[in-house]
Amino acid sequence: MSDLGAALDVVGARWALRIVERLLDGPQRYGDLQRDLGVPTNMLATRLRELEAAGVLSRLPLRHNTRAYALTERGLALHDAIEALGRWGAEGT
Amino acid sequence: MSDLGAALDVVGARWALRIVERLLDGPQRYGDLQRDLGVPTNMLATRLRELEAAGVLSRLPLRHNTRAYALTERGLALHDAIEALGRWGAEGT
DNA sequence: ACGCCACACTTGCATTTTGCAAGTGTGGCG
DNA sequence: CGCCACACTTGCAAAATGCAAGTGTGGCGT
Repeated sequence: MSDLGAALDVVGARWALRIVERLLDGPQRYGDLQRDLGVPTNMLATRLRELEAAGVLSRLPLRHNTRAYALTERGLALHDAIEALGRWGAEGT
Repeated sequence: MSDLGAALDVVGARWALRIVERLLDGPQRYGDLQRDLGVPTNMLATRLRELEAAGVLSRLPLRHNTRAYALTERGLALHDAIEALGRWGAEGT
């Protein structure tokens, strides 16, 4: 499979890149992502599980039953690709 | 909507970026794309229609009932984003 | 001690997207 | 005139996505 195909297998799902983009601003909690992105809660849960399994992000426990999601090194490496896509989207009028 | 969101609304569908990547090598015919990518024919037809409508590619008629698909300026501008994503995918072991 | 609330999910079901397989139309060529 | 390559379309099954409501857990106020 091509390199692009490999990338899309990990972050090609509907909300994956939007979640990662949000996390580029620093660790976020579940509820924050949900409100900021307007993503359905079951999709958010599923994507977070997959992205964690793929090594893109990690959970870091905060107080009691709250935690935050933070990008790993591999997740941060998506910065360039997301920025490039964002620039392209911005050019589209 | 964010710039990334705008981009994904256009090229976020399953085969869209893979099709565009293939077209970065120059204009291709329907059958070529189908064979090279292994994309289902109805999906290919749908994506090509959408990408044309979005101004990413254009049909150019060849002989009789054959035509080729070529990137427009806007399609070519995806080069950086695709390359960045490809690099990221390649780094994933 | 008890109830209540915030938070992070899960569950059940409708809708949309994707995929597979087979069929359609059109023009050129022998 | 029949046949073939090419570019699709169509019908239906499977998977992903979305909506709404429910679950569990820990802290905090009373």
